[in-house]
Amino acid sequence: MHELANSVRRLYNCLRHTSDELHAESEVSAPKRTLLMDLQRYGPQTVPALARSRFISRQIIQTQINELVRAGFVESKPNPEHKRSKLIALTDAGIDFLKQLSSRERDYMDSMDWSPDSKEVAGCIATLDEIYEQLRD
Amino acid sequence: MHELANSVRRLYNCLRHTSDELHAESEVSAPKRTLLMDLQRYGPQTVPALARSRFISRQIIQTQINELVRAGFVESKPNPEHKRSKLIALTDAGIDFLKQLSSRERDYMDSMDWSPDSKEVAGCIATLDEIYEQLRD
DNA sequence: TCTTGAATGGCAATAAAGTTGTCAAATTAA
DNA sequence: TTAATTTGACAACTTTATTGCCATTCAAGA
Repeated sequence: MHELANSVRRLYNCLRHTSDELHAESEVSAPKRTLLMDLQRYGPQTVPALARSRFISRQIIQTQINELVRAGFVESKPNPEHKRSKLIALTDAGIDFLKQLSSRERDYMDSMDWSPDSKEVAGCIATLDEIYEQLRD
Repeated sequence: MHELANSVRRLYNCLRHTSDELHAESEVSAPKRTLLMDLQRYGPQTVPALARSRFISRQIIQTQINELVRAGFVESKPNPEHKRSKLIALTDAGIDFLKQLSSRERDYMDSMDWSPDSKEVAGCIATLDEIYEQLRD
């Protein structure tokens, strides 16, 4: 289990570095990119929900979302479940931006003459997610 | 591949949070704990080597190591390969500290009535490490 | 229904992590 | 030998993140 934590941390650092290099010109930091990606993957959410999923304080997420709003990548939408706590959603500019990220990453993967075994990766994801579910509480 | 990066990041955040909770009283931050763990796992290293393995600047690692030296957990040792760049090594106090961390983590895992399938975990580690090796360059 | 407790956005102060730049000494490579 | 790189030390700066506070909104129980 220590071994796994070590490998996860090491790969996490490497992935962050690789994507920072790849998207250096984009002017959007890694934490903000992950916010945009989560909004794409999981749909509109409130700021506190985004913070809870990262196990960090809602205040810093609020700051980052405010900056993404100013940049035009996300916007507040009325939340039927809560009067004050708005849903944060991607704008068209945000969706376009994410397409650029994906495109750059696809090109990079293509440029490496290496493609991971998809069954192996799928199994790995399943294991990581299982451990995540167990640890979450 | 995006899926895997997402799962890695999510589990990484969760692991950091869990270990922060578990070692809250220890007064040693997560990045510094990882430095101590790497010194245990991979042996004495120079500051720039530790920085390179994290893909971050050597200056912040120097700061963190200096603080760990002041705390008595690591010390500089002569480096036969380099006159200025000393090897950083764990002290006895550092080794003891790591034993406390391990003990706490073992207790925590035991307290959860769940143990991951060791073959599954081993396969997962192999996949993560393989991807790391590919991405490193 | 009323009241209490929790969740939320906004603001501020603070700390930690991390980057960038500079300089002199040490090392490596040409 | 010379030129380029690496390293430690120091400084200024930015970003990430925490904590505390307040007023408002929401949820749950008496």
